[in-house]
Amino acid sequence: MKRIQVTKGQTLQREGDLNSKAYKVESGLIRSYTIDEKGKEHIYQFGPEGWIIADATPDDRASKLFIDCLEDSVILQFDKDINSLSIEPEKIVKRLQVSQNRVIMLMSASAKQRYEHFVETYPSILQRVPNRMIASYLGITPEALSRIRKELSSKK
Amino acid sequence: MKRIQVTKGQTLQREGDLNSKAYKVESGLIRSYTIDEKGKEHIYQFGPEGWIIADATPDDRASKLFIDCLEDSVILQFDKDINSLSIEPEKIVKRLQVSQNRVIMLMSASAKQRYEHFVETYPSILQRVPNRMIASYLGITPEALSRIRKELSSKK
DNA sequence: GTCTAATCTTGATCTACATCAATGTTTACC
DNA sequence: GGTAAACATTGATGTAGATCAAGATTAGAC
Repeated sequence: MKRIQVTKGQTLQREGDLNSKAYKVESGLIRSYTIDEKGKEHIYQFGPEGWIIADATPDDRASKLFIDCLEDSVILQFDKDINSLSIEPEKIVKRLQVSQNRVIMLMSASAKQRYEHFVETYPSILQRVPNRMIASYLGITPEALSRIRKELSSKK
Repeated sequence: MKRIQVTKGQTLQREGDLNSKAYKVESGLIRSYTIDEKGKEHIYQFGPEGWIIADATPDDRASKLFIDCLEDSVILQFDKDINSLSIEPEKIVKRLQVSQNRVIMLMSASAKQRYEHFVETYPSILQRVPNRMIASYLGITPEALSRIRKELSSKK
């Protein structure tokens, strides 16, 4: 386990890298994301203070996710190895909760509903990242998000 | 922990139920799913032999998922409580892998790509459930799936 | 085996969101 | 503080997949 200082824009892990590490955010903000065949980014997770970010694919396999920093951050990097005591089971369960919720939202809710849910659930992240990243997290385009926000603000 | 015998169609857990149990499938096939505001089902997970099915929402909260049986099955029901040794951490990690993959597919792949991925990944489940449930798992309508299958079979 | 209900298919139409393109508005850096 | 790059907005148009409706096929129940 080691503590690392990273600056905004710095990449911690790339798609295809060996994938044995997890990253716990002490301060700052990081994200994990894929890039699809058309070169488009899809954010899987935001990691603010206290969160653990990792690619859940097996440790011995190549990573599917990129991980990089959205703010200057202090990160604890450690082995994902489950038998090492560095990882708390509650944190894994927490991540599973978030992921399950995400799947359900993507399958059953409209873009507008997903945005409203995000705003309620992660109001602080909203302030800290550009809208295009929120759009990416929600699985929509920046244009679509812009129109949703416009509609919601006029309605209020 | 207890072993229960269930028959096809039987419900193990409803939305709103207390949510402290997990279900390990010894034989048979079960599923978890939500029902949205329009009454439409969205399958979150299929659980064939060896899989653990549970709602990941916190134990003390009402369940968001229904769980029921698609075949006559034998199920081990046990407490999700993490400190009880009944649940293996590897199984949680495995579920997280599946869920992460699911999110990425839903965000970045077309309906056809998702179907092809499903066919490769779960060929045996394909044989055991009606197509409308595959469609539900993929986040599309039965009509859309039917057209995708038609296209793929003609192309081959 | 027959009957009924569930499932699947096909066609016509609709819609949420994507894409493309252009312009406006912040942000960051020398 | 000026300038370039990143970001956001807006409009016009395109499209994957939804919805609706009607048959065709399959599978269970008695």
